Amino acid sequence: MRSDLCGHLNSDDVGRCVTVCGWVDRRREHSEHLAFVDLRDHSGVLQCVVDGARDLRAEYVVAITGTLRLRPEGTANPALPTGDVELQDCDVELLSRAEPPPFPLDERTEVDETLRLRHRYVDLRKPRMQRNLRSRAAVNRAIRRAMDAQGFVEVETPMLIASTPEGARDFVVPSRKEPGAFYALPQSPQIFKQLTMVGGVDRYYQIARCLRDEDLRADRQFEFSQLDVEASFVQRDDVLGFVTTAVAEATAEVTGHDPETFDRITWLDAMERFGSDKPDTRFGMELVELTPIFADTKARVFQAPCVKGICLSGGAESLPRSRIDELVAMCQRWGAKGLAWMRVATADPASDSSNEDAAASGASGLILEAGVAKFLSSAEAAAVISALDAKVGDMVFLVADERRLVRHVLGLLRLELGRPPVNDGSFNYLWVLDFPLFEGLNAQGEPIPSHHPFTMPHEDDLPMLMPPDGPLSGEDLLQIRSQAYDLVLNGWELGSGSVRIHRRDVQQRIFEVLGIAADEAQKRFGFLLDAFRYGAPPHAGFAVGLDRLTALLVGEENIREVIAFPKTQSGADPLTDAPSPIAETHLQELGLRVLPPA
RNA sequence: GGUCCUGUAGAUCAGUCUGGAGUGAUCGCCACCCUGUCAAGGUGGAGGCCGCGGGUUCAAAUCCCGUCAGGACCGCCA
Repeated sequence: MRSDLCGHLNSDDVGRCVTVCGWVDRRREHSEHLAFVDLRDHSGVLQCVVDGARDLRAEYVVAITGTLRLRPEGTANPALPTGDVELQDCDVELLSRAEPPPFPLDERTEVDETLRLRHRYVDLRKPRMQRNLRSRAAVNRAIRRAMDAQGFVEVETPMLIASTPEGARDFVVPSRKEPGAFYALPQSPQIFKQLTMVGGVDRYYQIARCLRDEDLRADRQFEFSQLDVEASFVQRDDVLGFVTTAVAEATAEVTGHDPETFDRITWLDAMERFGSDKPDTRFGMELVELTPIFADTKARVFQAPCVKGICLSGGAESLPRSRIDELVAMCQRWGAKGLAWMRVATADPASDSSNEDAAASGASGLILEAGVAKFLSSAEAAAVISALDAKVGDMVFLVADERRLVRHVLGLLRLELGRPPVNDGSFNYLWVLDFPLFEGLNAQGEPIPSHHPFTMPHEDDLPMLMPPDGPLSGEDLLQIRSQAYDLVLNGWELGSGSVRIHRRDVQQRIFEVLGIAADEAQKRFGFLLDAFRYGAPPHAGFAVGLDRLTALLVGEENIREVIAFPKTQSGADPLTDAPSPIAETHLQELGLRVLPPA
């Protein structure tokens, strides 16, 4: 039907007779003798010179045949990629009329998202969405290529599976043939991919759809896609290598260049320096340990198990008092008792040191003033300035409390004060290693697994888990590291994985520690444990969230922008009106009865 | 389950704090004019349950209560 795409034509094509198809982007009518029609397809826009008498309106679908020529002297449009050329002597075939679109398709207007989703078929025509969908396809293409090249086999796992009580809520599907029984939709192919390892697939991957019935967010949808990977006879660093290769290729495919960094950090380091297990390392402002400085302090606010601080460069001038009050309130909402702040200034010998704002001074010639400065001794002030490497005009923020809380609050404050916009162009990939095996204790004093119960403990910590002499205390258990790891990009968790347990004694010990009895373990994970009895290779794996990866690569702060037909925050689809009731006969067939709303 | 923000013309928004006639703006739409525009230009026109329901008031887009929808976040997401 067509000979060329609009956006691909240029001065090399001058003189050719071409046919282009697409939507009328804009029409500039000068009289019945002359009109300009910008024709749009997914590749771009081409100006066509047509007879002004033709009734061509926005979003009409047409095929235009004409001769490509250079635009007359002085009429080229440098803002348009095809701005040097235009189509003349046009023969226009009208393929479809169109009502005026429900919202403007230009890139300047930020249209209400519900309206966009209700008419997604129109919204997808916009260059932004065309770019995003094509970038997503590029990510998938590069990943398949990279995994294939590394000897991985793409295996499809079932969508209708047995419900296994895992972390997230399952979506369930009623069984027609067995009324009262239900399938679950997979939260991930976790168990099946481990079964492929027992099955000798050796290296498995899949671009898998996963479903979790948990509340939606900017970076979470009910349905999402992940690169799911598992390999046998490998160790942790092999897996990191496989995934790094795939993600680097995807990055290069979308952005045109390889990512610069794939740094590594331990979980403990990440928590201590950034207050988060998914640090955004595009900027500094690291958390600095100040606990020893206040070991014997007389200042009651700093008499706490842990004191940490961050320094905002230039903050003394840039933060008005109202903003500081706002920050203090934020920290309190996040759980801190308060937020200590002080300005860094030059010691002025002429100033009256009996001033009530009395500055605590240090040998550096710098002092801390305002806020809680008057409670600090000059030695403490000097040590704080030195530890934070603070300069004149900086603002320092300190939080004193339990260690976990200090990290959490200062980590969030750091993001609030310094985080660059999502599309600043840098891609700081970061492997976070050595997650703790357990993230805490529940009310019964039993440990809560950080990952899933098949995660292999760190080799060095195995003796701690399985001591020959008696049981461990809860606190000791929390010290045990696991061979679980996350991939983080610019502060977003892209994915996680682990080396799996293939040793029966270790697995039994984990269930024991978690308080899962043998019969319960058999009920919940029986088919996996059974499979392991028949020869389980050592194996390890990973999963990368592709919606998040794509969003970051194209600079979107919301994964809905890289999903063709996403749901709203309440889980509805404004286009199809899902979820919706089903017919009574359908319910009967499934043996279901719907209760009236409470 | 919770906190916060938003809802006014087809679209994007003023107006709401401090109540006084749907007072509007820009874009789009419709008609006409216009032979080099490109966010074309000109003249004229149509278009409104101010999300919905209730309350206060002489009077409500505006204040109060409820509710629905959307968004950000907390909980949750092994």
